[in-house]
Amino acid sequence: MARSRSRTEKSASKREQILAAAAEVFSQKGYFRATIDEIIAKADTGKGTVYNYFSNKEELFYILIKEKNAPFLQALEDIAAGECHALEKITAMLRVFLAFYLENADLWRVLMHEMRGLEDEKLAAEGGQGRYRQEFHSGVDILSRTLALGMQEGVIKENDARRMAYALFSVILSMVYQGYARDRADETALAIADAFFNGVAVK
Amino acid sequence: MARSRSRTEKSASKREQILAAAAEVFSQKGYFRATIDEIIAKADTGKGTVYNYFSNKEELFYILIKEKNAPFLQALEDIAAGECHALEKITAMLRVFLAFYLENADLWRVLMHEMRGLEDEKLAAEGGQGRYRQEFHSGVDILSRTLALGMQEGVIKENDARRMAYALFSVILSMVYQGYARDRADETALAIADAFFNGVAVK
Amino acid sequence: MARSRSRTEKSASKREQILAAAAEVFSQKGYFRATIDEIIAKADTGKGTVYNYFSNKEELFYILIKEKNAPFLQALEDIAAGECHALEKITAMLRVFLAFYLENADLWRVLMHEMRGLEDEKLAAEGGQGRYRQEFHSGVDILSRTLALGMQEGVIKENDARRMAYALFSVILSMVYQGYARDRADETALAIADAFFNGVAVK
Amino acid sequence: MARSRSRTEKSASKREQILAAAAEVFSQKGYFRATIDEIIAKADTGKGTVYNYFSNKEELFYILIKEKNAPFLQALEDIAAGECHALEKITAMLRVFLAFYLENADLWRVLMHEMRGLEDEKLAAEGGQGRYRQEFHSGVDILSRTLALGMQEGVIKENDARRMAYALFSVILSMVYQGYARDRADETALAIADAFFNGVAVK
DNA sequence: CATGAATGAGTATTCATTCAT
DNA sequence: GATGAATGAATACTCATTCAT
Repeated sequence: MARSRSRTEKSASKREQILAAAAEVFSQKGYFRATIDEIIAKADTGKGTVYNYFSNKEELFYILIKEKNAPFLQALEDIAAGECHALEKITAMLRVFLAFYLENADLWRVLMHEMRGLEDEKLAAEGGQGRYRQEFHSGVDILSRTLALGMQEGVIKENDARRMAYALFSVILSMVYQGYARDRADETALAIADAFFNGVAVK
Repeated sequence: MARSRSRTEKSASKREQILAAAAEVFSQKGYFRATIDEIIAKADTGKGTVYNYFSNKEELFYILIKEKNAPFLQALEDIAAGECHALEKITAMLRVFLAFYLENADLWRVLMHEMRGLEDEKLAAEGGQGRYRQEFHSGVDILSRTLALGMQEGVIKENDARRMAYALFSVILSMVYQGYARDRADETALAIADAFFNGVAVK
Repeated sequence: MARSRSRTEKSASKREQILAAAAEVFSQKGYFRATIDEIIAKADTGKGTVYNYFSNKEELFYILIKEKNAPFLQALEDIAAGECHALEKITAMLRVFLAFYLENADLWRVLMHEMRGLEDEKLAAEGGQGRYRQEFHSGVDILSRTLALGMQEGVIKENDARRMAYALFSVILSMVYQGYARDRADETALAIADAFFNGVAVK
Repeated sequence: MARSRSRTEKSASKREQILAAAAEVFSQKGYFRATIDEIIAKADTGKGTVYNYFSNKEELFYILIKEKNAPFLQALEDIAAGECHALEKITAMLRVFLAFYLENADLWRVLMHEMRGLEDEKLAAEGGQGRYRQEFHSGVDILSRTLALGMQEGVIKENDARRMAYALFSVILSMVYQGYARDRADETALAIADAFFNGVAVK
């Protein structure tokens, strides 16, 4: 029977359906406005099932973020671990960032915005240590290390690498949000890289 | 006696107390998580009083945004209308932006993030035209016009002025959020201006 | 000065304005849905003024009912005290009823419907004795007495006079509510009288 | 065990418990004064449960009315479709009316009185067509058709059938409200029929 | 007397979470 | 494991009433 797919298969599938639906709904509505009802409707499952896989709404959100972030971080680490020069690494990372945010712009916007509210509660309740902030910053951290490398190599002006990384990161995000990168990702990546390295002033 | 301020004085004060409390709570919690109860507790007033001055929670939020934004826009317009060159105007605006966001970073983050949710309802209900989006973009618009002026003057590379304005804006905001501008506003403004005009690459 | 009309005059006028506005609003919205705010808007006065003349919303409603009812009861009593025969008296009363309800149909509908809710509270609170019910029934009582007189005179079939009075009364009210009496009060009065005395069956 | 009734059974029961409680509370307090809190207290259920079965207070009220009205209308239609003569049909309907209003007098009073307030909002909002009015008038309509039939048969005086139906209906209701039908339903039905057909005047 | 700013008790509704089947 | 009926804490908003001017 169609109904007799192995238990494991079905379960795995339910879990993924829920995560996919959650990604959509959290992206569209934000964390607090998203409802479990809307998620299960999209995931075509029952309410109890969500609570079988995730202990509560917040855990669902956190795991979603973590599972989306992991391969992105891996890609960045791979670039960082490569043999080429800092400038090349930075440009490569910039493309990875752009691709990732084109895919997850709304979800990450939610993460950035609602982190605070989520962690305030956690921190107050149990002295936790900002796990959302950690996920969010991890990507920028790798970029930051590579910028520092560029300074060591003497190709980038000495400056606060973290500050620089955040600036670069914010420009990427902004371009995505404003829609400038939607259909011209490569052109945009080059434009950002050029402005970042060379500035906008006519010399 | 302090307690015998005239009713008029007290009334004016109630409205301002509510707006001040609303600014705090909306900044901290975001629009949807903010509660009227928390606002009145901070404002030291009754629930009905809020509804005497503002027809509902959303109107309170909108008026708050509008009243904060107005003097900021005026300051930018004053700079734009001045006699000096584009580069000077841009640097001056950058300081104004930085000062404004140091004051209102969290509230503006809320505005940017929750605009969508607020306007979807409005637009669906009555075909309104995005009044939050309008408030939010107005500042960047002025900056954008000034960048375009710089291109005319030949001091800034030809490019999409709006895109540039958003990029610059996002960097400002990012610096504020990361706390780099908290106690070093001027240093930060200069660093941003320098990176923006000249880039980060060693020539 | 225009402003120096005698104090008494002005006060009386405010009181009447409030009562007139209250009549409109209570008629349209019912007792519980009517708001003091709407009444003062229509009466062109301040909220405090209402509470100067009437101790609370309920008292305002009660006094309104009482003052409307008094001349109506007087007119019925005048007919009852007259010299003519029962049938004539009944027909005359029927016209008075019709005229009164054409004027006050909605307000009396409210009275009849919301009496219960108003008096339950009162009775529970202070052992009062149904003052609304009293106002409402007083008109029917006079009609009932006159029907009993008709029975004595032998022109009306022996029956429960009160029951008959309520039946007649209800028909009058129904005709008014259904709008059959709006522009044809006299025709309607005759039609009711005829059906009441002679029945609808073909003999 | 009584406690282990199947979930389906219990669910059906919850819905009915809520409707029964709603009937009581709406009857006693009217639509606007009735509170969901009082309904759930009487229904021995939680607040959320009400909203699982009915989308809001108004829908609860409407469905209550509709489900009460349906079998009543069916009974009237059955009589109308029968083989006997108009006068017999009318008398039979009169008993059905009386029985129905003895059961639902207060709820129907509420319907009649608050229809207006409920439909004004609806009509303004979405151009709806008066669903309460429709439920309310449907019974009188059937009676009206049967009266018209009596005129065709030549046993009832030619007249406006609708007007007559409303008059008869109002008398029935009035008798119920005044309590004359409480323990003497049959006697009352006959008295009404007699007065209606033959009038009250001594011939 | 007339006024209206201030107030808070009361109400409909939403939504995360539980748990029996 | 999967399900969804039941639940109540939380929240925006209304409106009669008070009282200082």
